[in-house]
Amino acid sequence: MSKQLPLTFFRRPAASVAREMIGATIAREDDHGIRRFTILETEAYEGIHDLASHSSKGRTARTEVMFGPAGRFYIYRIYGLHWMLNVVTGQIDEGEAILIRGVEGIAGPGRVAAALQINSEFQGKPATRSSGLWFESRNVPLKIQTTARIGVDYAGPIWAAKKLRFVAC
DNA sequence: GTAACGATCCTC
DNA sequence: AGGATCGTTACA
Repeated sequence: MSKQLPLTFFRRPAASVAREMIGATIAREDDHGIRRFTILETEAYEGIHDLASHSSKGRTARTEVMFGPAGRFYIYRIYGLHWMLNVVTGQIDEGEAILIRGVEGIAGPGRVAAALQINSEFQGKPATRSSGLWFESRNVPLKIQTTARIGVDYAGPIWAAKKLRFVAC
């Protein structure tokens, strides 16, 4: 039986959290009830020094939540079409987060947010059951492959090449 | 104001 | 290979 992950779970380096989230459960409760999915793909964004991280551009209205407490959602729209679901990690002011890129049966961050009916209303909310979106501990350890992150070539060769994408295999 | 650009996805 | 589509950002 899996157990809800406390907000303190996220108060650690993004790469550690992203890795340990593989095989964990994301749970969504709405009017239709609770749905649970096993997380299969994540990416870590390591804060203000990580040129692929939105927080590296400094604090803005959009990214402010990234500099706040761990365990809150950072939501943003990309290409005018898709919502991206992230969770803030690390310490206050570090600007770290992880991106949920894929879950069981749903490959791709835009599809994940669409399937879970995530939008900007979740911006800044904590990953607790009362928010309707939370995480539960991993019950089955999975083999994990580590690769470069997707779509971050703009970050330059050093940061684009870092193996901060975690995929179950 | 105006312009440029995505941590993507779908269709051709 | 290219289009969709708009919030965010920077700059004038």
